[in-house]
Amino acid sequence: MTDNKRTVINHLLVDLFNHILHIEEKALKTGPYNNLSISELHVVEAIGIDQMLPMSSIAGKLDVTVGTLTVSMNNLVKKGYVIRERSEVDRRVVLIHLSSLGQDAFRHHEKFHKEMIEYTMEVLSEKESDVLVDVLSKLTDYFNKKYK
Amino acid sequence: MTDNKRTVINHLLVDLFNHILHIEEKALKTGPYNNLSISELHVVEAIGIDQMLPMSSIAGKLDVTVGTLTVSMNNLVKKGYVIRERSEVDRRVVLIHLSSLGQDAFRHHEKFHKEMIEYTMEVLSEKESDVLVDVLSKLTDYFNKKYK
DNA sequence: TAGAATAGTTTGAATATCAAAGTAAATGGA
DNA sequence: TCCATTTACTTTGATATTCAAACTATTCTA
Repeated sequence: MTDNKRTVINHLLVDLFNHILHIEEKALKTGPYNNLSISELHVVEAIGIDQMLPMSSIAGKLDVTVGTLTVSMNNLVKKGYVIRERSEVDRRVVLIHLSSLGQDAFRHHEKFHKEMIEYTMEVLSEKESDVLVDVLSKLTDYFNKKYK
Repeated sequence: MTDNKRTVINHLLVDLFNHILHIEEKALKTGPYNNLSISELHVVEAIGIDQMLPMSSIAGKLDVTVGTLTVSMNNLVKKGYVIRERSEVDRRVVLIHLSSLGQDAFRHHEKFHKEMIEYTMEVLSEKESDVLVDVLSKLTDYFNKKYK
């Protein structure tokens, strides 16, 4: 592999991702639902529409401790994005789902993602975007296997 | 564009990047220089080898306020990674460069990046990695223009 | 040369995070 | 059956990161 290849790919890891994070953060702060922090938004994303998930499963997805998630969830409940109820089957378990406000926020952010992808695809040919999809699928598989 | 394409590319934005961040964090915690936090490491990366940079320029690269950087820099100086000196030309300016320990940490992390790229390339054919480089170059350009 | 602009630092507040201790419920072996 | 252990979650205390605003020191400019 040439040095130039390495350099460009390194840019993916550092530059490109910083950009995307930055854009996401700005979009969040200026949009509606701007009383959500980035990490709270990630919690909303992890819960998803039409799901009833226990705390531990959400914490697993996000790679944070359940304690951390509890703190965040306290705020999300307070802000009205999330509904917390105890499972009737196993009373230790707390089941989480999005309120309708939470679902609105979820969809709004999903739309932002889609639009960013749309913009991104504009600079690529059909063929290039095909290859990109292929490459990303492989990489995702690879990382899933390697670090899970 | 098909829905599948969107879905996969969305994975780049969420899954893949989380993986990479996670791996980077683990590598940092288990390696030498493990008294550096992730954000301190980013500061070290932004300073680079063989550079004398003013605070404001580093803060610009990292997209944080100069105040934030000052706090972080206080710790980096305390830990011996960074040398801080006032410019003789303009006494308001503080010039930052890496100590030899800081340069060691920089090179160590650079090596980690290279290795991860190497591993990543293993799952791609020569042709695919060519296209990937091409695509990423375009995307980086695009974001640089769009959000700077 | 006085007032404005620039470069950094300090401080106070908000958020995110973890580890450890605590609570409540379920489970499993004697 | 019952108590010791495990499981699921919450609370608490400590540390990190970050920003905005107030502050200091220096340079520029009208």
